[in-house]
Amino acid sequence: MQARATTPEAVEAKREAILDAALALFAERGYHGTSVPSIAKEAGVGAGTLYRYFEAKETLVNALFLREKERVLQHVMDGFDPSAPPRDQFHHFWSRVVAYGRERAESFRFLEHHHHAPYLDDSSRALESQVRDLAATIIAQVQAVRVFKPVDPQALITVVWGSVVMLMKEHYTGGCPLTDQLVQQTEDLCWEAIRL
Amino acid sequence: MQARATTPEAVEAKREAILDAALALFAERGYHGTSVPSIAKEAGVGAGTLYRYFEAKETLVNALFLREKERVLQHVMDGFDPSAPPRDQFHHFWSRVVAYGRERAESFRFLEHHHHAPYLDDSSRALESQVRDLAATIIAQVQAVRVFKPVDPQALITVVWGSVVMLMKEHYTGGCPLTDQLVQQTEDLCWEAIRL
Amino acid sequence: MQARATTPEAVEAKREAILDAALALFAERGYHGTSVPSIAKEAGVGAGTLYRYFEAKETLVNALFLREKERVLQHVMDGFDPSAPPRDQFHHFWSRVVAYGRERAESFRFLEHHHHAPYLDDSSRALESQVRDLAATIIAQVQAVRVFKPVDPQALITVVWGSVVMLMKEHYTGGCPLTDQLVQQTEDLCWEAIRL
Amino acid sequence: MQARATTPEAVEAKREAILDAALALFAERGYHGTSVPSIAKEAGVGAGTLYRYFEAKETLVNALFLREKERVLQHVMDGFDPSAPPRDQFHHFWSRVVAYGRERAESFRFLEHHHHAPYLDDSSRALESQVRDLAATIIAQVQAVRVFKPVDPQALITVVWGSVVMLMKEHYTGGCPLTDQLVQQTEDLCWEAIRL
DNA sequence: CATGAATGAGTGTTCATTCAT
DNA sequence: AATGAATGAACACTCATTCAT
Repeated sequence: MQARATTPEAVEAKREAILDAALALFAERGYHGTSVPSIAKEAGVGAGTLYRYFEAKETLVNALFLREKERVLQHVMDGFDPSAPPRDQFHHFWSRVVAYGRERAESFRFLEHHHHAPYLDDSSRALESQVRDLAATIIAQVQAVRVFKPVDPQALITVVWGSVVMLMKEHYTGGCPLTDQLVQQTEDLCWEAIRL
Repeated sequence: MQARATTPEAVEAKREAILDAALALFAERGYHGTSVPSIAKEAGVGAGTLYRYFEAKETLVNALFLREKERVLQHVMDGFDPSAPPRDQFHHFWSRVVAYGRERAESFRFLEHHHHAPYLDDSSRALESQVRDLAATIIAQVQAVRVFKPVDPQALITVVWGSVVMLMKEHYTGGCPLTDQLVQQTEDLCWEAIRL
Repeated sequence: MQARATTPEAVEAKREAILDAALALFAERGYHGTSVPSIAKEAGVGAGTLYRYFEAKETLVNALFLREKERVLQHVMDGFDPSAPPRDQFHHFWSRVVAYGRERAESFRFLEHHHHAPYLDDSSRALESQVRDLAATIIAQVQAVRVFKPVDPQALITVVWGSVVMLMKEHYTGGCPLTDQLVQQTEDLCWEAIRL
Repeated sequence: MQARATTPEAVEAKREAILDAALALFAERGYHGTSVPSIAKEAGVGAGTLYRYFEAKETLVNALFLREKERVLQHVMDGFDPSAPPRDQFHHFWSRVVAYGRERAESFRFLEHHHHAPYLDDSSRALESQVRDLAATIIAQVQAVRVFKPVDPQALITVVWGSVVMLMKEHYTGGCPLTDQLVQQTEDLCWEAIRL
């Protein structure tokens, strides 16, 4: 039995525990490969309790997607200096993403694996395009000061984001170790690609 | 009812039909999200028939992985001219990959989604590392003639492959249309990244 | 719907209900001829519930085998007087076995039918040989006091046990009614066979 | 492909081959544990061919039961001398049954295992009671000349038949080796049981 | 006539979800 | 509010039977 401390904090803590458990399992085994009872067990709650916090497995995965997407965004943007030189801004972005992928591997893997999964709902998708729009805006500004090449911002996003994602993916699958040198070289390559 | 043509061609055709059905569904819903009966239905055969061609669901996904991996390799390598200038070679590679991803979207998505999945067997993994080795070899040659930057070949692979994969992924999820201009610009960006 | 009484008694009762249902069906149709859903239905529980109590069909049949084997042993040994004259002891054995076979026909048939079945596990087999050893020990004692014929104890077991089993089998298959006279006469015949 | 020699002999030979295959498999794995294709394979015929000889799996098992029941009867009765002394007749019976159980273990096991199985039809059951009646008649004759005890013939049958069956069963399950001494002693015990 | 590829109902088993406690 | 036993539909897979060849 559990104490019945129904303070908002305790409720939130349990919600987070469930999301944490789900994150670990979804990242490891995927959405369809993870059973709801196993999430409940990992979270240390009863299977029925989970349904007091999330209407269904799908609701849970969407809530998790939102939480993690916001988390990575916050992490990457944290400490971003709008007035710093673009090369420094780019380095900040790159190293923050890599740090996140290293420290919060489950989150990063989960987000990549569940990108545009059919069970994600509109709000999850909305956040995805919101992030993209934000990126496009920032890029346009840097293009305006003739630091980035004057191409479709989407091309720049594709190269940079595709490269970091691939870098981390190879790391997770054990394809190659994520050495500081590799991180550095990939960053430099990308910078060469996008800078004017 | 189905014709019972027992010619090797007919047998092969049915095997291919099952693989095609599996490809469409695995690409759309993933391995665990796809039921064997749904594959059989899509292929227009009985559920039991599938098991005459593949021992188990896992056997099927591995056979499919091998077929598609070989298919994409063949497609990309087709017409490759070892004596052409590196820039032309790169353009050949890029446009062949994009063409494959356009024409055989399911195959491309399936391969990306099932990269290093835990149900892939040794031969599937062997093929994966074989492809990687081939790429590393080619890259090393181009580096030797001082056309690519003298960095870890893995960094070059990461940027180029990460970029095409992201390019196609965005196309599939409807994030942005795959215009000729975007394809062209991304290719150019990548070339800038890797060339000395 | 079912009450959700989580008392140990209620849990045990459901476990027993499943074992009872399995007993009836295994006795009637055999192990391979009985489907798990049919057991669940007979027990009045859902198919999934059965798997909360028994890991697999094989686990269930072994648990049942142990329960019934111990039950018949207990029943036969109940009231056995080690100091009574051998003829009385034999009568006790005989009438207890026949009574068990009458009252618990399904149990008797199940045990005979599943004797040495390939899906029985080590503990089931251990119990079988334990029973045999007990019988051999008792027989040897009676032989020592020159009441049973000085032959291989196995010969005595074979005749006595073979006779009761056949007596009950004929009863079950409707071959002949199990009259008191027949029971009595068969007992006497067996006694004649084994006594010195 | 197979020669199309549709002589009655060839037809009969194929029928027998199927029955032989079924005997081996039913004896080993039981009725429900044996698949029809496995019988066809063992018999060296196509699965469809089997259905030209037997309407269904049930028809096959019944035909097999009749064949084997008649076979054991014939074997036991072969060489029986109606004018021989009863003890010699009994020895003949006993040794013929044991010999059959030794030489045709599959047949013996099949018959015992399928005694009164729910899928046996009326003609199989009719043969069973026919055999019992024959036995009862013979026994009555021997009782008339005051050689067997004047009890219900069923009691005599039960003890004798129950004993041989148990003797063979223990042999098959590896419970104890079927030594000549054990066979001899069991025979003697049974004779003691039934003789006046 | 003989075949074996094809079938789909049925198997043992799992799991998202509910609800009595 | 929290639980976890219970459920039954759905899963991967098998097999008795059919029928085009």
